[in-house]
Amino acid sequence: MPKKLDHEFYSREDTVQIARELLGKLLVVPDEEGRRISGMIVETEAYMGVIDKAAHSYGGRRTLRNEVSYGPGGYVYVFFVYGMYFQLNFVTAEPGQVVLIRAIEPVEGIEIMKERRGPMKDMNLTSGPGKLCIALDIDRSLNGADLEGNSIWTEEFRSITDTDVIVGKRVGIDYAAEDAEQPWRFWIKGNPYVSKTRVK
DNA sequence: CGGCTGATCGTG
DNA sequence: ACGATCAGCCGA
Repeated sequence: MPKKLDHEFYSREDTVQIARELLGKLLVVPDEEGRRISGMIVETEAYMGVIDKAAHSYGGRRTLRNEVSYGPGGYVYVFFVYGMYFQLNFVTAEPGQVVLIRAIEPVEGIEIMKERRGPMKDMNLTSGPGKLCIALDIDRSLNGADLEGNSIWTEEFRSITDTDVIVGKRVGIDYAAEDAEQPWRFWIKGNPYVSKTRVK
């Protein structure tokens, strides 16, 4: 079994670079019976903390909800939005900075993902930040989880070259003014599991 | 297939 | 009030 990406990986200074490097890594969340449920990360976004108008920690805003994002790198930040969805983030070293996992390509446990998501095409199982949390059973109980622990982790999987990476604007943050234009979203070129972005 | 809308609730 | 969203419905 491949080695887990460790705290050192997540504790480097450049959160944007970490978001880029997470493409092609395997995200694993074992189920209650210990079976591996996993997917390859195909889309990420960097949130740059206190200087980023789109970030929960913009301006140093610190609440019970976003507390974990101020902690050390290599931990999970899960939050609840729109009254019904969770979103998965990995904390990096700088205060309030995180990488949002926006989409994965199912690899192991696809039948279990289908049970959780209901009847639908494979392409739709995990192609969005809220969808993948349902498919992997990620909720508030994983907030603050250690990525070196046994409840959720990341592994080396595929090597993604720069020619296979597209860089663009982040999604769903129109309120962030000029920071909505920052090129802090990364995805794998042509991968069908990348989220369908509805522009406005 | 693109656009619109209702669902639903913790946080501030 | 209002989201780092999604599914279902509508009309074309």
